[in-house]
Amino acid sequence: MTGAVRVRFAPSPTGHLHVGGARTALFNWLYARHHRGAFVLRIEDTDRSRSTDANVAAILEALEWLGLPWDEGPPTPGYRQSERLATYREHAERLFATGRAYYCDCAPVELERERRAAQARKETFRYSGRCRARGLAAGALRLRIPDEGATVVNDLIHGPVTFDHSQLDDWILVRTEGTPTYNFCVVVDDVTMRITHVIRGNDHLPNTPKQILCYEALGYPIPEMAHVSMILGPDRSRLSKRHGATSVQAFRDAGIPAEAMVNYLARLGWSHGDQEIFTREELIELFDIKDVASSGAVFDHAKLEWLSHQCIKRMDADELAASVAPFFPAVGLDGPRDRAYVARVLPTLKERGKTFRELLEVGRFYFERPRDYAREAADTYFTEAGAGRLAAIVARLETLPSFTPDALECLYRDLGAELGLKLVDLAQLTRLALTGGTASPPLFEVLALLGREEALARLRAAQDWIAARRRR
RNA sequence: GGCCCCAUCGUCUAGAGGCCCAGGACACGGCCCUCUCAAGGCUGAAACACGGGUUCGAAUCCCGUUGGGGCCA
Repeated sequence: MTGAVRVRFAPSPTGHLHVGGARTALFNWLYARHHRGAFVLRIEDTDRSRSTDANVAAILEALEWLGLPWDEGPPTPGYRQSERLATYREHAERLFATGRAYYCDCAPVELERERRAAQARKETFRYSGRCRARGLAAGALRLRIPDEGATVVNDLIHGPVTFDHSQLDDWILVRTEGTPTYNFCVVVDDVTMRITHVIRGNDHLPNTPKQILCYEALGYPIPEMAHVSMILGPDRSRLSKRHGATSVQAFRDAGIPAEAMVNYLARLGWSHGDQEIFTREELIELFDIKDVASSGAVFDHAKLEWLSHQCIKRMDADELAASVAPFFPAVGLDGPRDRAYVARVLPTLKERGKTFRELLEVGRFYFERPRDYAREAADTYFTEAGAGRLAAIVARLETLPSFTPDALECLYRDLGAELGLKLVDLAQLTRLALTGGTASPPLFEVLALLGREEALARLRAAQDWIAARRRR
């Protein structure tokens, strides 16, 4: 076995990178890394009307975010189809010169009529081959394919798939107005870029026999083929925008770590025994096309979030602080904050937020005073009795020698015993005053993190609130 | 409509003829832990689409049916 592995990811810049494309890119990248081969990025912008530079930029950005660097591709010139027209023309001329392709001037309306007739007879429409022997020098260029026999695609995931030639026709390589067709571009690109393994979506499988016939006509070896199943929505149809957010950017903006996204995508259709969590190194080491499933897979947000959470729980405080920084504006907080404070606070939040964004939502009280108190909880705790208890708490807190979680816990337990109250009553009362709600990280850690001054300020604010309500 | 692909718990999957009256994970229920919420531990419910073969024996192989998806317009 000589010749290094060369794979490619060839997105069409007609939109953002969506999760299906991202998974295809990932599988290609993993395969290349595993075999120490090359990962080529090619932009299929043949459809000029729908392709934009903004989309190209977004796709590159998404791949960078996922951590899937390409060994060849933009911004180096020559990796966009729009720059390769001369190459397509050259190959088209060669096919014509060797007699493997011929020109056809059949009128589209006539072809359309035949197509309808075939459909009415419940048959596959197949171009009649009327122009095969007419020796035309202009028109649409068609590939001459054998009438008899069959072409088999030896797919690495599906095994041999046979397509009878009676179902295929002399397809168009170059349109009358001179533009090459998608299938033709793909073949020429893969050939000239010396791609050894084509790993792409299942939706391309029906195109593959046509492409194989084109490779043969050109006299080139056929690369290995692997058609990955589709990613599905909850209704089991191909995942699309109507199923909700599907662009990779949307997940980044929702605060999903790139590592979680990669891990999730890898496990969607690929598996390694019972293992669920993989480091990137493990993925490279263990990934193999033969372990890729052949059936479609439903995209499950809940599991992605679980992985995101697992990922976050494994990160250390400094890493987390850096990751979370961009999300302050998204949750309506001023930022960025004092990095050291953020890092101190995050370990108490990790267990409670599944995404970077949730971390801040759950811990926003660390960064701003409560704007309001949870209605029902206020009715229960911010009573006359509660006001008295707050006063007692404030008095003790003012003089506590060391403001640490342990010391605070002792203080609360002692006070509770003295007042004949359960710890939970004092704790919830305090929690409401500090955070505005009834759920938070362990109270004594919150108190210590907030610091004596800030804690007292919030407790006094709660006292004022109760007093104000009393007057109403 | 033609062609192609696919078919194990709700979801992702393990399973490459006996180890499987089917294992793991997410989600869901219960219990424990507990200052709240989480996290964690234990635990419960939950699947081989159907019908024929082949075989001593099939989730695993073959055929068909049904269902879903894709490609071509």
